[in-house]
Amino acid sequence: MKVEEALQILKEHGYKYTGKREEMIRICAAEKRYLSAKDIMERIKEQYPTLSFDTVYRNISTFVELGILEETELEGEGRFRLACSADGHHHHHVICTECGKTSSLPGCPMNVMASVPEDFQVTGHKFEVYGTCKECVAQSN
Amino acid sequence: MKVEEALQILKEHGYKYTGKREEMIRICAAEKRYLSAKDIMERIKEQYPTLSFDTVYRNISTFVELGILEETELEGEGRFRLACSADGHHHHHVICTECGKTSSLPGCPMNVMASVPEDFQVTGHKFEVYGTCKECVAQSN
DNA sequence: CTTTAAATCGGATTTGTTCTGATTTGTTAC
DNA sequence: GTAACAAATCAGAACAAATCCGATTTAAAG
Repeated sequence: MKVEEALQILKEHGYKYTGKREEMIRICAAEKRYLSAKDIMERIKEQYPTLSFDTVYRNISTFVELGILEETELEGEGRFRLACSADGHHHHHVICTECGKTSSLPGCPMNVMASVPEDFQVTGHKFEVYGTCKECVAQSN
Repeated sequence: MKVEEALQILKEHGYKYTGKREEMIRICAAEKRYLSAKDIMERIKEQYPTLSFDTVYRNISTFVELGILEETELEGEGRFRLACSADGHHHHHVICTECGKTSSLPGCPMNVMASVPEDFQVTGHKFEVYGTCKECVAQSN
């Protein structure tokens, strides 16, 4: 997803434009990486030093609801990245547990592995591979 | 896994036997379901009304380390169930997001979907299907 | 420009979890 | 069985992530 697309989605849903929202989206767009709310706060402080964490959290959940951000959870805290499944076709990620960097995996296990018991009404699924990326492996030596 | 097995594992690793530990394991063994720390506390209070949450949390993490419990995360809190992948062969679960009930899925996407980029040093993976079980669907009507 | 609802602020609050220091309990050696 | 020691537990303080709240500011529509 591109920054402009994300802003368009906000507009379409009747949300107001604010520089803070745009900047948050820009920050997420700048890295193929899951960021924590704290990471985003840190980066946005350069431009908006007084931004409150309430604003960051509230906007993040708006973005997640609208499908602008994708969410996961690492070490007990929420992590976010600009949605990319929406772009082409649905896929999953390899995630570096050190730095949050991601790499796409082709395909989805739901297509390959049938046989979900029929008495479950399926609402979603998660497939994530965890590991350490090249850079983080190097750094830990 | 059976309660006796779990106690055996504790013993082998030099952990002491306590009634509280056994009861915690029994509680988890009694249900094919992910329980929160709070769920476990609630159930154990019948027998050990003064048990502190510190003890519950500490024992849970010991159990997870030893592979007695499996861990996941639902709605921002840790959930636990008696390990069953260890029993037969490795597999994954469909999980009811209402009540934590689980159902096994045969196989593992890691076997089916090769192609993890080689510059990632893989340490783990998660495949979970979420939904609402028959009972919880019925209840919400 | 005025109006109004949405967004933001700043700080208090809540929730899940971990830490700390004092006390109790299982286990081992006698 | 008893003594001694390390591990386990207790109670509550502390912590971190996330949410809530009332007051203020701001984007956008008329």
